[in-house]
Amino acid sequence: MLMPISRDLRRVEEAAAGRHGLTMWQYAILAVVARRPGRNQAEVAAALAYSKNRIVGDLDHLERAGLVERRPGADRRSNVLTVTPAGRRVMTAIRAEIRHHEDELLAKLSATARRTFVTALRTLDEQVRRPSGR
Amino acid sequence: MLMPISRDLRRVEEAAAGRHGLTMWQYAILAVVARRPGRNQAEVAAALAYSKNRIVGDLDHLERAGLVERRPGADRRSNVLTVTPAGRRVMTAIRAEIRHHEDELLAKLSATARRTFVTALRTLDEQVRRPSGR
DNA sequence: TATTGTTATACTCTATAACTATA
DNA sequence: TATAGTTATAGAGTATAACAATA
Repeated sequence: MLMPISRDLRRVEEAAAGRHGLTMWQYAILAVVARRPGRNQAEVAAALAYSKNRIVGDLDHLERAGLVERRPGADRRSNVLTVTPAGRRVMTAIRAEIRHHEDELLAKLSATARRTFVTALRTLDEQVRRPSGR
Repeated sequence: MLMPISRDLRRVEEAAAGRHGLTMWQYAILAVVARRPGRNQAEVAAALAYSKNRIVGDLDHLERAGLVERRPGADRRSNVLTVTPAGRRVMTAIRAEIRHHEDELLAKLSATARRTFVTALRTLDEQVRRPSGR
């Protein structure tokens, strides 16, 4: 059951990001950089379980669109990433559209069911992220 | 959060199916045919939100492995699909492995949280499958 | 020597279109 | 003509390997 739900959310994310000229991955990168400015490319890629190769082209796009900035870091091999004000606005707008759809989707659940559901998701997500014991 | 969890389950499914010489999609097809024998290829593909083109090669594989049978239907354009006893055994074995992992994953949740979670999933899955209102 | 970012290459998965045989 | 199954082709997405600059 999880896969159709996940696919639906992915589709909505892709559409919301697309309305602002981004792919789903580019939006995800934008969101991570907004939340944790100052990281380098490899760190952002790792946070998303993404690829350090593919993030290059996405950052090219984000930079050309004036949403993210790359600057050389203290270790001059790495790029320090930050979002521009425009980038933050776009990120917020896309996030709002996604959250609106999530609210619609969760509307059929009671308040308590919804809370339990989200808590359970958090537990499972955490468990999946730590590959210990497996 | 949903996407990492979904990805984890997908990875486990792929591995479990792989140990029996199948892909995840081939296992999914096998499971649908086992549950609803007598359907044709297009119907099975639709039930999985899969492709009527790609199911051809998968059924070739399943048939060569002696797990599924294609027979001409009343309408002789279509193939009636059934599982062989061997197919049912393989399907059951893969399903057991997947369920074992699901149980492990859900182990951290209390019994009531788990029940609420699964119920919520069912509600959301149903909602996602009917494209009404969107 | 190892690491960051980058680029090039190949491979897998998926979607689209065309063909056949039946209806 | 329309549909089920099949096949061929092209495209997107992804992974792997090699490179330059820096440590």
